[in-house]
Amino acid sequence: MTAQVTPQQETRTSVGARRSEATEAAVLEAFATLLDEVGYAAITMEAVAKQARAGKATLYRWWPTKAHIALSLISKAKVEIAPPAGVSLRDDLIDYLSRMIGLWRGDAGLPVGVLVRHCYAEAWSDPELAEALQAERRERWTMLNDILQAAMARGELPTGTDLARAKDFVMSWPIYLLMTDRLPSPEEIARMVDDTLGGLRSGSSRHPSRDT
Amino acid sequence: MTAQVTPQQETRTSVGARRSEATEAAVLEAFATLLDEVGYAAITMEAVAKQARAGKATLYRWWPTKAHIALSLISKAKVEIAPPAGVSLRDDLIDYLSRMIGLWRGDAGLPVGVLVRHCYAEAWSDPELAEALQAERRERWTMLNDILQAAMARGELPTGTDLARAKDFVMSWPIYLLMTDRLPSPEEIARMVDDTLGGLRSGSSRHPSRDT
DNA sequence: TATATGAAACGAAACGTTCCGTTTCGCAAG
DNA sequence: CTTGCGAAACGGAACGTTTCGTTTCATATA
Repeated sequence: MTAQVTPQQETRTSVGARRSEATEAAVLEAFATLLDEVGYAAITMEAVAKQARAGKATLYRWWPTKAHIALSLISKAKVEIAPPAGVSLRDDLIDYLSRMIGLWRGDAGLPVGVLVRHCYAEAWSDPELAEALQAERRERWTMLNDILQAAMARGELPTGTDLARAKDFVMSWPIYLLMTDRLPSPEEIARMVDDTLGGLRSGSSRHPSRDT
Repeated sequence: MTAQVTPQQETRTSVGARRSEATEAAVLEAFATLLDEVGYAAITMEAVAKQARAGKATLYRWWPTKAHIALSLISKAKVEIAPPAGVSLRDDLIDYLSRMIGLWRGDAGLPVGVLVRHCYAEAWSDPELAEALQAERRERWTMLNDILQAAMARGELPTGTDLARAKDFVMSWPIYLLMTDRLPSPEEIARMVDDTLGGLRSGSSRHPSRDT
């Protein structure tokens, strides 16, 4: 059973010896449409080409696999994240993670989290994609780096804190929840940040939670 | 290009109106062999059947997808985990995680971590597999539950600590590293446990680490 | 008799490539 | 400034290949 999807109507023609931005936009839009209609796993390159009114050769020229199309969509979905208020590390982290998780959940229309986790999965057998994904992640976590650095400057973190390691620590729980399909609600995000800041022994994890 | 793999030699026949355990074992062994030879992504049901000298119909009768075969292999790879020494939470966690991560890494021959993460990925579009995976995880984390409970009884954790939540917290960093293909070395495991116990503010994350 | 087995063959679907004819760009000759 | 031309990208169609999941068959056991 194949879902019925109306292809785009505008027909595009070659713009000559340059990459067509209209085609690129059409492909990304087509991918997002199919993601919503049939889900990531059921998306095929053929269907994307048809939906975008593009040739398969054009797809393969710019994107080796559908995961690369997904990565293009991720890169385009930049968050409008306000710079950290700089009041407290706790508030900054809650704000940052809330926006990030909202983007993953699809509050802006596109469920970026679904794309992210599939990119991770396909990177397990595609070193080139793994490298591209790592570069994207580095760029995206710049602001988290700023948040932690500012907190260290204010004395909220010990001087000499390993920022790369701290970034991993902060992101590991959210990403784990993304991978297990249990993205947290806003209240849960605050508790998650408290646990991350205080650790297991702090006792801040005394809250009811759903079963695993 | 297809890798050359020597199929098994023993030929099996029907054992009557019962499931053949010999065939089941042959299929699991064939899967492990192919995993080592060509990698998870390149494994096909046809190749598994050929390698195991089994009929495709037999495969599909017992395992709907190759991820289900992987899950069977995971379930078979039980760790011989010693019960917690009960001396300190830190030591118990380091011991538990070291064994778990060693199993993932493939110290026992089979790189279980590769199977686990692919099962997670296929569970994203297969609710039935997701449920089976969750049941497997619940069973496998029983001992972690015991460790945390004993620590609470000893007063190392606040009474009333949410154990399900604490389990997630403890496992999130290891699983995150599994998903990003950066399983930690023994020394890194100890630092990881310290950070998990103490949290970001404790300052125990002041160590050099590789870049992300 | 009922059920499981290995083996073989099948149609359907997606893959990735290769053509085709068209369009546009950059550059060089007139 | 105009013209011509190679290079490159475009949509579209067709191709052979691979993998899928199913079906059929003869055989073997309880």
